[in-house]
Amino acid sequence: MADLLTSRLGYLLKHAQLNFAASGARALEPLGITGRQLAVLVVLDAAEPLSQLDAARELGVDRTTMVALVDELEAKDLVERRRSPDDRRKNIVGLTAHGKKALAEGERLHKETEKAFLAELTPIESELFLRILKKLAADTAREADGEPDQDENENA
Amino acid sequence: MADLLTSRLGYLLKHAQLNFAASGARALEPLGITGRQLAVLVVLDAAEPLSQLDAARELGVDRTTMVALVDELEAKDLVERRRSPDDRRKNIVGLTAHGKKALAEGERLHKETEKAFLAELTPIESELFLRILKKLAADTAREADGEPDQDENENA
DNA sequence: TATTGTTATACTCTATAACTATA
DNA sequence: TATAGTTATAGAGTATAACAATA
Repeated sequence: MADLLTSRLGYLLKHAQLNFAASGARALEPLGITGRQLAVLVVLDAAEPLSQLDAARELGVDRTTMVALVDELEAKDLVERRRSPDDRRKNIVGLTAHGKKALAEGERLHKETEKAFLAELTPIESELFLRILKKLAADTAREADGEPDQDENENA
Repeated sequence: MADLLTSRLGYLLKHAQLNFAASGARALEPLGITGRQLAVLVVLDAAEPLSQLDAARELGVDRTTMVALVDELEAKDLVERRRSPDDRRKNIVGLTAHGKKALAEGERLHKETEKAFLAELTPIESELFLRILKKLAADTAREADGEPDQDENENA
């Protein structure tokens, strides 16, 4: 690949993201989980017990997608479903002991990955970069048009 | 969506990218092309004529994917295929007059979008951000393991 | 009637395998 | 034999529609 496109912001964002995702995947490989699955564990490790729909909203995914995510984690014995006694339509999803261990180790690996990824930067650059990125990620970025509320394409 | 994940680098990169892509798509809407298609036009507007495979390499996509990309652009009369006289296996893909116009206008809209996206930043922040992003996007980010040459997942 | 989880289905994106025509 | 373009096909990933259980 040459670099006709490498000065384009979209290209840079996409490839920075791909690079980081690849690093994360590599780091989590020995744990046997994906970055996606780690993110789900993070969300499910909340103070209050979450239903599948609660977790789906937190992750920004469809509830049908959430079914598959929980299926995966349950197959690995990282989480378990139980019917909510308060509302028997709901599945409360909680981490198993194994899941809590995987979460802790995954978070450790994840932090290492972030650190390694930003290692080339000075602490000041690093801080500034994250601050800017937060702005750009939060920004709904709808400039000129007045669309009322189009649903965002959200992923963890 | 709440923000349990919003301090994670992966999340920030992904959502900054999604936001920018959405802005770009909105900006190009009146032109009737996608950001992807604009990137293909940029590549095909090279000094030397490119075959489909040349362009695919430049874009970092598979040659089968390239077929579809050229099909789309040809359907919109933005590019045209012609057999290479030197090697009749090759399709040289060139921009039509209409394609050149679309490219110019698309690039104008694209630059506006980049500018708007970075508008909240000071010029110094902007410059620093792009410089850092370039580093992170270029970085193959293979830290601890010595894999010889795994093919990257490339997209424009 | 509305909501939660589920399944079936479809759609997008992209890659692999196989075919053709050329070299 | 190898390469360029093409087609058919399959695999992720995710969404929509419909259904059962529950509210």
